[in-house]
Amino acid sequence: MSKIKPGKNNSSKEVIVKKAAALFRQKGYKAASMRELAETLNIEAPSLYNHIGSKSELLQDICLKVADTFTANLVNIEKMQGSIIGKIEAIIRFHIKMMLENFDEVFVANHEWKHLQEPFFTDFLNQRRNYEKRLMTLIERGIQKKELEKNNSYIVVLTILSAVRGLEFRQRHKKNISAKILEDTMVNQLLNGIVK
Amino acid sequence: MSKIKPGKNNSSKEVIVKKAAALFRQKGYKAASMRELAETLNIEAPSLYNHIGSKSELLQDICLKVADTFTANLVNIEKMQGSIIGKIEAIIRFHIKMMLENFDEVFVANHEWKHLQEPFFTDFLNQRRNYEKRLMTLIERGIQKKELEKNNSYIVVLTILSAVRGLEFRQRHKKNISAKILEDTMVNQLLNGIVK
DNA sequence: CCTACCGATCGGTAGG
DNA sequence: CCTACCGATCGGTAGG
Repeated sequence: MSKIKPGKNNSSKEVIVKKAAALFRQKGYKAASMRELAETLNIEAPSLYNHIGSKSELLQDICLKVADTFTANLVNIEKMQGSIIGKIEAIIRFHIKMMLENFDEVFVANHEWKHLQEPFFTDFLNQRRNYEKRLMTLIERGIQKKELEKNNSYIVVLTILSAVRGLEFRQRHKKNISAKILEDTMVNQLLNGIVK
Repeated sequence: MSKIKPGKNNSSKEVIVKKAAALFRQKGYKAASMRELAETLNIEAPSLYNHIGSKSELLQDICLKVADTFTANLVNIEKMQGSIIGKIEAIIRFHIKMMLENFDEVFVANHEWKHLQEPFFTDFLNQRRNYEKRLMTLIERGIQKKELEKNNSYIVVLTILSAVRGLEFRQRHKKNISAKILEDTMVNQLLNGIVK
């Protein structure tokens, strides 16, 4: 009898990965136990292994899927027509949207990837470096085209990514802040600053 | 025979805390073992307990000291004369300096504080919320005084803190980026943006 | 500061 | 999907 209910668009494993993302985000990968994960699914821990290979496989699934999503988005944006500023804006907006809509997964990919085992650790790190390098190239082209002020592109990318990756929204709903306002304000600050 | 060498300005415990910060940053609090920590000090694990009370006490020392340092700086800046913009700039610069000069401790305080035990967990969280609230007040005063554009102060604070707290400098030395350039560029982006 | 050791918990397997 | 269980590792103590 299947207690984990796969739907039409998700397998049993996907149900487990989703719960794992939530648990890993709350407790951290190392502090989250497979017994706890099983409990959220109302099964015993050993039953998990009928659907998955190992704990670290769950982390791999989460991190690699997030990384691929961001990379795929970047590829699309690079192909787009339009100004460099428009592209950078689109990238920042995508990061914020992902954070809002897939918080557990993105948070885990951002904060727990150091627990990946090889070769996934190296793959993930390389993909991340490649992503940052391509953002730097975009910034540099914006400077050449006089759309952007002349700044060290590495630091500009560092600042943008640091800001969007570290996002947490503890108080967002209490403060009644819509996704649109959050996006608009952050994009505007990172592109145009806050000084009058 | 004391194998942990306390100096004039640091006790045995402070030597251990320093090594613990480095280890917790690299592996994460939960994944770092007391046996590993002992190894970095060339002693056996049980010997640690002649100098410290517990593993979680090490995390407390690190997190509370960092939090107090930031709070003390904020108190000083609030007392300062000068524009709101000047104060916000000083706060951002302090964050970056702390990240550069005390990377292990600040990183651990930013990323591992969820593993604090009560009542330290709640104390830390409250101190953090208080810090954010006071930054918001500063932003709001800047808007009133027409120094800053009208923006949601919560989001502005979120963006600034997210950017400075998430900083990592993996490639900084390879890219020959001085602390001054890093500080100046980040402050400038967060205050004035990057668009020409 | 060390040796010897403990109870708890972990990820995971065997077998049904 | 479960019960029963294993070896490894953990934080920490006793006693010297």
